Amino acid sequence: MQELTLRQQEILLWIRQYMADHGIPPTRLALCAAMGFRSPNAAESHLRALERKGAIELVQGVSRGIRLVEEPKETSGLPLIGKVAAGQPILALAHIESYEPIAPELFRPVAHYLLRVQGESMRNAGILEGDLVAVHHTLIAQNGQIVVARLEDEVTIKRFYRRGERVELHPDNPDYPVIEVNLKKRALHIEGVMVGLIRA
Amino acid sequence: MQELTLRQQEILLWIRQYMADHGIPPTRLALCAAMGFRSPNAAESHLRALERKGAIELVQGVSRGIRLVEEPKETSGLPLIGKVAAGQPILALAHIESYEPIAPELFRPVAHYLLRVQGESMRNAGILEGDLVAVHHTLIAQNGQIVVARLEDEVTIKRFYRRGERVELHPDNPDYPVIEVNLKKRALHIEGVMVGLIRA
DNA sequence: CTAGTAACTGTAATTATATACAGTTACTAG
DNA sequence: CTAGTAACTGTATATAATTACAGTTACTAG
Repeated sequence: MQELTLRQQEILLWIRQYMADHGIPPTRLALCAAMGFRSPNAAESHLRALERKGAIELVQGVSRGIRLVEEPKETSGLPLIGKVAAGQPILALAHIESYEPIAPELFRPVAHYLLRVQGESMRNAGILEGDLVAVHHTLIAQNGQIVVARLEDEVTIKRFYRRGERVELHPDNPDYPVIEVNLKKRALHIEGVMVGLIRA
Repeated sequence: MQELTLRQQEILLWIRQYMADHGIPPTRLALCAAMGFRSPNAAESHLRALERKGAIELVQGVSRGIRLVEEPKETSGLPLIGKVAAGQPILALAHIESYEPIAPELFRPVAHYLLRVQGESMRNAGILEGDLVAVHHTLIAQNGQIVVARLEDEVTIKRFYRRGERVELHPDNPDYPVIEVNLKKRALHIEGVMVGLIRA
């Protein structure tokens, strides 16, 4: 879609609103009334311009024959991240196993993706192997929060504690060791914080 | 919405399809062409009938002024059950705290409702206080399954074991006691089996 | 300076659409 | 038997809506 002028944006926005309100596209005359045009041709040429730029489609000879051209819409739902390959960003398309029909707003703050839990290291926090952890993508974490961290290409879910340049990643399971990281010596990236959990 | 005749259902279905295909409601003439009517009045009176029965709304004087009346849709979420009052069925309207935007099909078998967990009796199964347990409504449970059971007006989530007329409800937490029930002496109802869990 | 484009006014004509009125046929409940 | 209703045909007409044509004004890039 080509770039729209301000006026054209305004008109496209109004068309969207009209369709949401009425359930049908507007007529040229309705557009005139709304925008203050005194000539139906003003509406017509705006629509033609919007069509030329790919924002809408016009069906000729048909009343209200205006079709919104869908933007490449984000698939509604949350992407489920499977195995994360070394050296690649966690949200890379290649890692997306599927989209789960769960509203991101179900969680506070909103979830950006789901990550499948491997291992029992967070068992005592009620996080079991195979669970899907909802993650809010952020680079900063508070002490005590459960985070998704990447330590030298390995992605792990642990409780986060930081004192200066020393970070401790605590499992919630006495059978697993605490991971100590000196930020100067090893690369540690916070990929997000846990905001929820789904067991299906 | 009143009950529709077969023909009316057929027409309503066609209107839905037309709107999905074209993005706009049909005209009377389009309906005629599709259904084989030779008179536009046939279309008109069908539309009037559909309006009378509450299936659609007609906006008079407006071309394509047909609006679908949305069914009170249940497909778009799961009811969250809060506190369950004594003596009332668990799925009573009065117990529904809210609808959560989660697809029932996310779980296998499908979830019918969510129940908020109280207490820590299932801690070792990764079920914590405040979690939402997704429940499939059924009256039969297998040994070892986690069930929602009603024992003399109290609703509880436990692991189910049955031997003849003796039922044991096991917590997954050594700090809680096993509940033993003799079906002849006390009323026990299975309200459903756990099929998933959500922590928001 | 000039051509091109956005953003309009104003008029008119054609076609698309809704909708009224007058019937017909078949079925169904009282 | 009869009134009511579903499901149509057939005709007619007013109005809703698209769309062509002829202009005007202001801005912008070469």
